[in-house]
Amino acid sequence: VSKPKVQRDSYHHGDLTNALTGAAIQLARSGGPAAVVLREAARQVGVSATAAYRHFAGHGELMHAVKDQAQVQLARQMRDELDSLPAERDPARDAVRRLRGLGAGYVRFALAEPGLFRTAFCHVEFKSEQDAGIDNAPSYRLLGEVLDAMVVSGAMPASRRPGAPVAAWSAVHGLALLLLDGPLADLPPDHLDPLIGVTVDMVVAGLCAPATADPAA
Amino acid sequence: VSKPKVQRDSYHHGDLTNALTGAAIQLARSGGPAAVVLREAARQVGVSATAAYRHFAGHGELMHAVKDQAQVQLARQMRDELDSLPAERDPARDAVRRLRGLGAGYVRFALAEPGLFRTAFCHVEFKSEQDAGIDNAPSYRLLGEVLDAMVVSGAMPASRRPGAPVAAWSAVHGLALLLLDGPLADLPPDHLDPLIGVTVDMVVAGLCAPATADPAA
DNA sequence: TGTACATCAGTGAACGCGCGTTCACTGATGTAC
DNA sequence: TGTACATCAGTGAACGCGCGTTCACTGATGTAC
Repeated sequence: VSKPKVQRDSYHHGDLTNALTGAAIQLARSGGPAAVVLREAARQVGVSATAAYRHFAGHGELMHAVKDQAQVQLARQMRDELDSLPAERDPARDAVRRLRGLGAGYVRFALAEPGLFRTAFCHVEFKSEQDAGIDNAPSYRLLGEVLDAMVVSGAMPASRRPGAPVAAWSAVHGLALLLLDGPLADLPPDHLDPLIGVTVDMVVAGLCAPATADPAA
Repeated sequence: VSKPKVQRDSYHHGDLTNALTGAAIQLARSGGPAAVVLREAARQVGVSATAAYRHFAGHGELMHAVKDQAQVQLARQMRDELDSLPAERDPARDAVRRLRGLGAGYVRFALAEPGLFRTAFCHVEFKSEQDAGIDNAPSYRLLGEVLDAMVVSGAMPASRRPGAPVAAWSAVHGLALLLLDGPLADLPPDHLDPLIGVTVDMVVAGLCAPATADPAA
């Protein structure tokens, strides 16, 4: 299939754990979770498949390492998006703007790195005890901070704060997946930004609406 | 692995296309898209694997049949949810109530039939020319009708109608997947309904908000 | 400063698995005359 | 109403593939004395 990418000079590799993880991440980037193949990662590093077992319990553990990294990269893109925003005078407007940025960054990462995004949220049969729980998802803290700022600045009623991260996250997550694998898969590219905009608008309007605004409450 | 489930009495099966599709759907139900295996479906029907090729071009075509059926079943659950709602006097309240039902039905289907739900939206390498496009998704029409009713009844400003289906769909779709495969995977069951409620609330409030309500417009 | 030896980090061959698919085939069915 | 024959719908064996994993092994490294 594919040839070893690297000719090693010394018998020992020195940093095989990271090298294998890195190769596996590249596989995920270009082919999604199904492309994360232990033997192929070893091949690319220029090492026998068996060597991987000195550093990982098996394929599952390698997979988890890749998944974690994918989530970290997603969070990084969101953080970058936040940092690139010009500050606003009004703290309420500023908080809303950051929420928008977070949402758009999320969807944009999914579109730019579909393989990694799918891997970050792929179904794994037996999950590790570590990463379970929403609070450990790197992007969750970012979202929490921004939502706090929205409450403090008065943009969002405090009564909407509980559950708000899940609701907001759900909207962008769903949009990303509908665009990647769902019925929106082959949308003309110029329809993308409007749809992202409408979805983020809905989130913002939904969270900022006064607590009693629900017409069928 | 598994034994044939059925002993045929006649040489010809009679309805092998449907039988294979049905078996494949059961596989998807219990194991998701990865479990849709042509040989296994044939085994369960009690037929040689080769026989499947008289009825399907290959594994991909069988997969598409299963995917379509999964989407149909999802739409059916949503329709059922709608039909079980008591009618409301006020058309605006009624429309909102139906939107809520649609959203809750969507997420409930995903939780009740995770394998089918994953299959309905699984990534397929080469898509058929038929099902592409959002308008062909069976649940999309339901959603469109309800949103129309919301506009007509005045519950939702007409200016929010474009893109509304995608935004609303994204929210429940994302929630479903976060609950199944994402960081919300092992949530205590009693937290489910509140989260569904909060998410649907956000959708309703976001769509019903006056067109100028966006604090950072 | 040397040297025995335990330990660590690799190797290569092999196993079993189950998949999708192809091949040449045979049994059953239906249609023309 | 029979019968030749084309066509349809199955069969079973086999192929090639690539995977994850195990096994007995060997080369390199570091530590105790």
